[in-house]
Amino acid sequence: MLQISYLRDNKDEVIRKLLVKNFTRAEEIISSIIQLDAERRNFQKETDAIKSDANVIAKQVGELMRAGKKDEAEVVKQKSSELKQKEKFLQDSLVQKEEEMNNLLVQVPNLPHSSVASGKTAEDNETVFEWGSKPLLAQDALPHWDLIKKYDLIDFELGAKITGAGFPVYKGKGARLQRALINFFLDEAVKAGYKEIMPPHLVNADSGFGTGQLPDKEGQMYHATADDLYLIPTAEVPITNLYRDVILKEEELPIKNAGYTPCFRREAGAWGAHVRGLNRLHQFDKVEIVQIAHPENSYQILEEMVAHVKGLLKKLELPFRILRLCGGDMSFASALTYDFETFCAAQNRWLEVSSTSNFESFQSNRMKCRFKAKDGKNYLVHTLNGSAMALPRIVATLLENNQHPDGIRIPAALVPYTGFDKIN
RNA sequence: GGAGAAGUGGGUGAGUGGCUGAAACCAACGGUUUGCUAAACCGUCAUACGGGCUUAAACCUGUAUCGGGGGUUCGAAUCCCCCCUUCUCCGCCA
Repeated sequence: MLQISYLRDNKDEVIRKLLVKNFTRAEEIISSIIQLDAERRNFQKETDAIKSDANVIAKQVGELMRAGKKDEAEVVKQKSSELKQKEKFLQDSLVQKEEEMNNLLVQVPNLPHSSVASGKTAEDNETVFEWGSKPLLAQDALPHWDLIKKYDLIDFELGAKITGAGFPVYKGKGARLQRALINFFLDEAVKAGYKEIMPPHLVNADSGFGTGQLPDKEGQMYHATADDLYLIPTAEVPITNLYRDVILKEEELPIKNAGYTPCFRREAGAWGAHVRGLNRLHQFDKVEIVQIAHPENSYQILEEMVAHVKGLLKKLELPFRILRLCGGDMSFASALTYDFETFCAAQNRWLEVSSTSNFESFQSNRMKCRFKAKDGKNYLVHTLNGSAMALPRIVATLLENNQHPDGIRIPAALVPYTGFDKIN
């Protein structure tokens, strides 16, 4: 959520930047917000004045009662009753304006960083880095969904039976590979200075709001309605919300946390031609890195996080590229996002395996996470996160790219974790 | 799930209708003192949203907030109702 004070003072700039993000209603919605804000402040001014009068009267009554002047007190009480009517009307109006304003404000996406290009779709994303070479596979090379069957690693039909489509059952070396990747990613994160966190997998609505999933993406989350809890779509939600309603000390920054969780996504309406096998799931595993940063160096930290993810892919020996997302392809809450895509050789396509973003103060303003600076004032922190990494497409790439007549080769960095160097 | 107790500022903790946005102590910060450290002493020390003044800051000022929400009252941390959380005991249980 953008800060109303900033929006008030920088209307034109805000609208211009929102258009970079393809937010076409910018002009209209920002004008409405500013209008409502002015009305709201007016109501507050009047409400505060009335309340102030009422407080003075209440004090007078107290003094008169103590002095034993009951009759005089009664007279003053009358005056107070009159004020009450007005106060109620003004207070209600104030609350109403606030609600109207906030309802609009939460619909406004974050402003893009100055380096973000305008653009509408994934076509307009800019490749900023590429590493590794695409493997040359044999003519009869198989896509991962066939390899999975061939080596009995993952069973989609079984998952569909016990739960539904998009909930795979991992078996044998397939299951072991999952556990190996999770441990590998967590160990690498800890080596890079992140603290390991194991959060709950369900969160309340306040948390969903804090990181921006609610109300914007309500339909994308599984909702346990009996208890009004949401299954997390990413560990970002619980791990970032650890710092909701917190005022940190400046010297505590940056805070580096990492955690593994399963991720649950309804993916309503997202199913299409390209979503076979592991390409898109309702439940998948992911290790997420999260940082709470000082606004002054959050972009430096974003680079550090990008470097971390790069390192992981190199150790896994997977060819990849990094995209800087254009305005139209960026998420609601992000100011700058780098997507990582591995080249999945048998499918002959790039698959997104990580998304690493700086949210600046968009989430922290929703969450009320600030730090106390040396000047004694509180400022909003910047929040960042990145997948490091999402497992299914890593597995897909690994299986497809490393297939040989005698089996699938496991990258050396992973062998200590799997306990085997080949799937056959 | 049942019964009981409790939730106050960074921490401990006082406060059962007005003089309490909140005592006291501790921590923290600034200062005095000091060869250094320690101690002592003085001061500062919640958050949000407004208003005034201002280029801005400083400063002055209003309102709200004592787990959350609602109510009673001229006036609520204090009384009433609902909810949440924690602790203890019982039940159940991986």
